[in-house]
Amino acid sequence: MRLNRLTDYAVVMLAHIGRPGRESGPEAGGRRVVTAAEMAADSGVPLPTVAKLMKLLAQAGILASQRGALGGYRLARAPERITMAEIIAALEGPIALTACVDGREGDCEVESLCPMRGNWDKVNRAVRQALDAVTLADMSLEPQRFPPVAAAAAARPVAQAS
Amino acid sequence: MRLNRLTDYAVVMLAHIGRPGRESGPEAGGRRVVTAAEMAADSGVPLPTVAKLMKLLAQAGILASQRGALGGYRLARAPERITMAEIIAALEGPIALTACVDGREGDCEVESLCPMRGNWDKVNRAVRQALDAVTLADMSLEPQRFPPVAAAAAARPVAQAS
DNA sequence: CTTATACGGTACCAAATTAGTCCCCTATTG
DNA sequence: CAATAGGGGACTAATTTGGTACCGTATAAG
Ligand code: SF4
Ligand code: SF4
Repeated sequence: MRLNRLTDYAVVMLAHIGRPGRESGPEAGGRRVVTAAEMAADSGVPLPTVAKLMKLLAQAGILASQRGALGGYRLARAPERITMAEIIAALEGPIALTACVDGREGDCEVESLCPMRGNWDKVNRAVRQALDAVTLADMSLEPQRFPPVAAAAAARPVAQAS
Repeated sequence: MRLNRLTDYAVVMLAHIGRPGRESGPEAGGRRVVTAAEMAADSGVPLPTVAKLMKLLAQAGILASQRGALGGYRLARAPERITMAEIIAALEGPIALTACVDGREGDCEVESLCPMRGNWDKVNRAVRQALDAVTLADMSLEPQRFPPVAAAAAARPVAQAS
């Protein structure tokens, strides 16, 4: 139930690209263009790995690439229109918790005598919906200042806790 | 985004245990007791592997074990009160899509300069809720004969759904 | 009390997957 | 033409996963 580290990195980077650039240059109208090298420098992830990720994201239609000098990547769409499900699917293949969902049969060697073939679809669908409901824009927001456990602690009388 | 094969098997077996036994013996009142060897035979999964799974599930309090002759496993609770989230957590550890959720910090080496630490929690929570909403009882039902889209059609008054 | 049954725990190994690297090609700018 | 920057694919090392083996302990039957 843990997703690949690369997928995690990809989301971090996409959020980074999607975030409005510090410098308000001529790119104001369109979306920001960032090179793989920049991403590597900003994120600490090694360049070859970043490059690999970007390629995959571009193939999936999440990033638009521009080759040649002055080239780079930019979001293919507004961050509000890119979902987590999409990103994950781009990097890890279709969201399928088990081998027998998605209609694809024959992947599981015991599926003929398995009395539950169809039931996983419920879970799968629930998860996919959850992942569809979160967009890249949601991930670009400033992280909430209060960690989960501190919810109660933050309500202490001394703290002015919203 | 794929869960372990073992987790899949575990759910299949749990559903199998939870299903009302063909033979209505003295166990009618309590829950059915099944040995690891039986499970292995029924499922095709090799015995040592089954045993390992059962152990884990017993430790997690999902199965109750009875040692000695005539021993075996049975569900610790009614299938309606066992959630997918619980089963998955028992076998794969707490549900945490990335290294920086659940409050556990320091697992990710770049989390200090990652501008999104808290945001994954949203996704994580969404997934966990989705998994909490499905119980073992839901997984024990006969797989629906109709593919997902037929959900509305299945509610027709005319069909007595057999 | 002895024996057969069946779970409990741990250590271990092999296969599969993942993360990361390398190298060369193609496109674009100037 | 030279410099930049992505595209593609093969390759390797590290980690995780799936599966096995062995020995100990509890319990019921006889
Ligand atoms: S057929 Fe059964 S064992 Fe195979 S993937 Fe589906 S649920 Fe799992
Ligand atoms: S801190 Fe950032 S990079 Fe690290 S696990 Fe969390 S989201 Fe991913």
